[in-house]
Amino acid sequence: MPELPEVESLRRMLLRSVAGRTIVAARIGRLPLRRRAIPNFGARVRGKTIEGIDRRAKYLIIRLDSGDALVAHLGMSGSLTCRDVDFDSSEFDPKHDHIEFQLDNQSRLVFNDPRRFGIFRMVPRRELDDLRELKGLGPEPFSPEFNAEYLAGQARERRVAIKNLLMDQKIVAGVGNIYASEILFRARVRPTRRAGRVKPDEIARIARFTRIVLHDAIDGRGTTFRNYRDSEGRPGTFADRLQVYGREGEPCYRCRTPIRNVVVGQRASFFCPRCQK
DNA sequence: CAGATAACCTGCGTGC
DNA sequence: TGCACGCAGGTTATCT
Repeated sequence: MPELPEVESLRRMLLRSVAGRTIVAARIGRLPLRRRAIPNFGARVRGKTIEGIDRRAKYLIIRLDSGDALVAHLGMSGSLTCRDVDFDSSEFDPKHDHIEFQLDNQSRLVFNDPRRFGIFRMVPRRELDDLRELKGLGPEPFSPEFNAEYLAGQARERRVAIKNLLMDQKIVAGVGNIYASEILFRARVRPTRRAGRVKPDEIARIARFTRIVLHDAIDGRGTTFRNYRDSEGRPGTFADRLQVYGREGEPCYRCRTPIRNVVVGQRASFFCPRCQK
């Protein structure tokens, strides 16, 4: 479900709600797929204080004062919510609630993930850079390394569809299926074009709109398509600003031509056949 | 090695 | 109402 803007919005909200709080107790339900139980998990987090929360690509990194870091990825269906004991009495549901932290302010931080594609790990902070999940990630879209020249270099000689290149986390970290379509619409490039054949000025537009679209989405606290909710239970507002995603058959906002939906790299990809070359 | 495909899970909306 | 089917915002293992 979440791409970079949703995870960044989550980070900012958790920073306000749980940063500085101390973990009183923790419990584990069924773990995310392919994950072994973390040894001595309860004992390792009990009494520890949440020092800060970082984001890398679509990963959330919760720093504890013990020197450990909790690394979370929401996969397709995960959420990390702060439930207030006084106002939200919903019980821990081991079917989809995988981890719960009871905090020292009467609230509970819950990692919930029905499809269990997400991950939740705990590693000493100094080992973060060696984590397999984080190791091969490309530059953050807002970093200076991610620019037109860099993207052109990565696209060179590549035969993959430009949309797949944009969603490749080794190329740039954080772009997923919704925003890839939105970025390419604004850059006026068809998702199916071979990356190596996309012209330099088009590549430059893609790099620029990658930053613009993700930034605007963070501004709107992410996209609510279906039933995504942020950690305070509110929907994001960027869904109102989607130009093509989910709009198959509806008129392009720019030229009124019906938006098309084609499968690229086994993912739905929306584009305007007239505006995007 | 680049690229394509299958697989990992569960829930929800749709149409009969 | 029930059921089969298709689809879902991600990543990774395994083929060609």
